[in-house]
Amino acid sequence: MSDKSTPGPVRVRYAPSPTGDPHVGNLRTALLNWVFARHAGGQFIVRIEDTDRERMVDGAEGRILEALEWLGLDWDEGPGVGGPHAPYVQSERKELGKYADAAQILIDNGHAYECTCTPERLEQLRERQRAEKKPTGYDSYCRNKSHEEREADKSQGLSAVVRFKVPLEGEVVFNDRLRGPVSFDPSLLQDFVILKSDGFPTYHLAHIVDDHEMEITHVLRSEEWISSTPRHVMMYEGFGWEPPVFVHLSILLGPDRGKLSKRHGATALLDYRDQGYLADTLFNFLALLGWSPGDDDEVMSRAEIVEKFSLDGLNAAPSIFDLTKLQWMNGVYLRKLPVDALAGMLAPALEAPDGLPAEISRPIDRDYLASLVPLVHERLKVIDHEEVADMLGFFFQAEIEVDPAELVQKGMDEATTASALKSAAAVIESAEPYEPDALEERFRALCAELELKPGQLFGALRVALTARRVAPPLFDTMVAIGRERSAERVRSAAALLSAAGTRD
RNA sequence: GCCCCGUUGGUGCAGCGGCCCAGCACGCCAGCCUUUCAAGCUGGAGAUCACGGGUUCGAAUCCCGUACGGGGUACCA
Repeated sequence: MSDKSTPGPVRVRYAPSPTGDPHVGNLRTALLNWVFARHAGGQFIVRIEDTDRERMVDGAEGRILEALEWLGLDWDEGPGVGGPHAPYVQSERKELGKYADAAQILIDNGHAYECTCTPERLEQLRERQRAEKKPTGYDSYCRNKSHEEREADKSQGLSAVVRFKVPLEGEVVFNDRLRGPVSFDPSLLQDFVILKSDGFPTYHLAHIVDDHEMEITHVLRSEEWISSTPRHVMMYEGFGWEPPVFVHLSILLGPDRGKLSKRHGATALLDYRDQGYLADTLFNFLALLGWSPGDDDEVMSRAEIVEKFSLDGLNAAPSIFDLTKLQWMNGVYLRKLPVDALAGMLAPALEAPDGLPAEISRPIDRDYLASLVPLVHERLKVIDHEEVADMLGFFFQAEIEVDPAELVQKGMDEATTASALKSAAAVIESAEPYEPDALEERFRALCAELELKPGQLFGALRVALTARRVAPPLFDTMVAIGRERSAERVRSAAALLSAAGTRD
């Protein structure tokens, strides 16, 4: 609880914009907020920041909430659950006049003004500044207009925005909980827009008004907001409000140290779900990007992460999203999964169009599948449709296609292999009981009898039964395939070799 | 251009002035186990702690500069 640097309960928020598919980096921010809230026994609030009407994407809000739910990040206030500060969608709050009222307060107390400069004028201004190699930015043209001038502009039909009046001198300092004091020279900042001409607030105004009203105590957000924070601090001062504690989290980078983007693979969180990663994996993995518990534990449950979380464990350096490690971790979680749960995940993957071959009828036999799970359990990293179908296909197929060349093991030829397989088929047909241990005993005896190494006989059998060199343990496989089908496969493999032999 | 943030093996992290000629994990290599693969176990390679100056009896750890990376510089968030 030492993280509570303000009195009262911790209240944090995740405030996404519905402008696209929720990005892993974005959800990582949400996750850290959630973990912090849960650790401190505070509240986690979700607020939709849909103030940019141009960039809105249909369905994005739904997918954001879906991603949060998938990760297990439940919110105490926000869309769907309501709360004392409802609504939690900024476009709805705008209808209530929250932002226009706030902007008016700033105008009234001299911290903001209306500006009627046209986009054309601003563009020309920027062009000129670029040509003169000067920093681009608004020149405060409307800042000192009189009331009369403004009214005249507006009566001419010029639409107005509201700009914040940035102090001409002094220094803006804020204390970042992670990075320490950060100071800015406000004269480098321009009078920025807080209320757009369409009546919507910009992010700067909207989030401050809402954070204040919703009594947010800590703002954990991505590093790219550092440069905007001085504006926010000035606005808090303009309103006479107490700012929250700022924590600027490191950003996520791709393996080439560039910003994590599509060319590095999936960037949308839900893509990982669809590719066969577990929510527990992503939760654990994301938590460790830019945070560490201070000890050497890496595989941790949600509860452990919540318990161990501390803002002091955050790292300001950017984190690289390492897919290889994610895969390893998913394997760890997959191995922890109970058999029936894993079977439940495997079934849809196998039944998918890119799963088992089309000729295999669906739905597949769940009980049979469940019996196969122990054979592949510790061999899985990701529930990838094709990979899983490849790994388990021969159990479901009526017939398999064996490559004769694969059957012949080191130190053997076609003839010896064919006769060994025939002997093996006889063992399969007669072995009692038809169980893995008993079968192994019988086949080891057969090895001795035929003067073959176990690797030779077993290798040939593996290919005969599965058409693969790499497969689950042999005798378990034999039992799972069944006595009759196994014998049949081994006999036809032998026949394959004899046929080839006579042809040569 | 200007402003801001960052920089520990290939990767993720630990380290918060002496316990560190740097620890853990992933990956890689080898061995063991073994019917293949995987898992597991054991061992190994891999870092002049970006570079250069300071401060200090002592620095990966504090300060300054440089380089590199990233972010910002919008009526986007």
